[in-house]
Amino acid sequence: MSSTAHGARARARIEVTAAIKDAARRQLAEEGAARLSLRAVARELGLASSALYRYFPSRDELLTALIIDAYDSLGAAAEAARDAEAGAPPVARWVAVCEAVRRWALAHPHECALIYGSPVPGYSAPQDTVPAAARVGRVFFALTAEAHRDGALARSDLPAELAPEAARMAADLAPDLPPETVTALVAAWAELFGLVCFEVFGQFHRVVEEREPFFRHAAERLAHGVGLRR
Amino acid sequence: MSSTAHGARARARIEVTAAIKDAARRQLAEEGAARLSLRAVARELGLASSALYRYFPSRDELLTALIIDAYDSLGAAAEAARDAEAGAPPVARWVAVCEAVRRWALAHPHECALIYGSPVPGYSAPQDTVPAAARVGRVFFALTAEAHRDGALARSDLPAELAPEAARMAADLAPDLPPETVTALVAAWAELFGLVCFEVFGQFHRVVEEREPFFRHAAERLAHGVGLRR
DNA sequence: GTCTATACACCGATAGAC
DNA sequence: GTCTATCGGTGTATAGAC
Repeated sequence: MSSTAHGARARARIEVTAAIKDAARRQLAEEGAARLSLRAVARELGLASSALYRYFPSRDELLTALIIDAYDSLGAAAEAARDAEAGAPPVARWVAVCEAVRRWALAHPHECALIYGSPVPGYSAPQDTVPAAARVGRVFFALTAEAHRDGALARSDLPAELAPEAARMAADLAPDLPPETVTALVAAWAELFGLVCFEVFGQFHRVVEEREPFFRHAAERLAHGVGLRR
Repeated sequence: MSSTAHGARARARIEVTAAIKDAARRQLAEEGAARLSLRAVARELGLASSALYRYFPSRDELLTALIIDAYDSLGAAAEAARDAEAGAPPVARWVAVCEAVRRWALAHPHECALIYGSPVPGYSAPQDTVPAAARVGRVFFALTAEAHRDGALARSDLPAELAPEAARMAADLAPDLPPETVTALVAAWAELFGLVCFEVFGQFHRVVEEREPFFRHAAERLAHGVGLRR
């Protein structure tokens, strides 16, 4: 009986925690991360603001939870796209993952802003966010490593001034990939999010209208830049 | 005499306006655009908050002024870099402009966040910002058009699905450039800001350490992607 | 053009009753 | 674990005196 009661309590706690995060995500859309307010969340849930402190010890901890959720949600979307095209040629899989990233960002613009937009002044993300943040990146690395194993990766040259840093990055991030591929991957990763954030944040307004073919073509060129063939 | 008095008043007005914007830029760094506050600006200047309404009718108008200044400051930096390398080969000039953009962003991270980071919730930039916003972009377009006139621009293929949009974009943005160059330029522009914002916003923390050679190499590849040779 | 005063809203966080 | 009450701040914007 006491274990049942304990289970019910734990369940209730999980549900309330989820409700708080959902309300906070709505807040994020209306006010932005910099103005996320525990009081407004409490108001929306019909709770006293002081009650929230039983779930999140501070506003920043709530923000951290939202950031981790966002990274995980994006990572899961990317992984699903990669796995859905398991047998396809590397470039097609690369483009599919890029399109999944874009779709996720368009569907969750405020969470995209939260993790890839301007840093929130006064907030510094704790180490807890690092594994979740790395999740999307790993999809591109794994994809490229697979292509490398299958002989579908072209080599290219690296300027001498970049060689030591490329070697360091490769050792850190993907020891099984050629160093110049690792730097190209990191650059492509940043460039991909440039394309996505420009669209999501409205910079393409009245500049690019047919965004899907535009993006697909750009994603293909990113794949070629990394060295993926076919 | 009355014209002198009038001139002195106009001068004072310009000086106070500049002081308000300077204080607001410091605010931007500490609190972010979403929390920019007229009262805090007034406090810093030792003025009553109500006095600021004689200079800016609302918080949003002050924000607009800061946005236009930021775009102009970036645009001027890009133009200076382009002109400093007037005789150099197109790729070298391209890279020089990219490096000027990066240096500007690193020197003005909060203004970079203001114009290329997350949109400010509840704020919508008026049409006044458009000319200033286009200024950086024009530098890249002019550079590429010059290379095109000099026969230093390679042609490339475009997928059929992108051809109509490419033609529309070219007609709008640069009728003197091949359509596939125009789409490549817009993509490169977004990708450049992806690289720059990732560095400025801290996404390269513990990923890329030697950022200058990394960036230079990436900028060169962007130039080649647009079709610039030499 | 600057001031004081004001109306009316907001916030994070804590103490202590239940 | 939720509440009320509270402390000590924050903000936009306007009215009206000088």
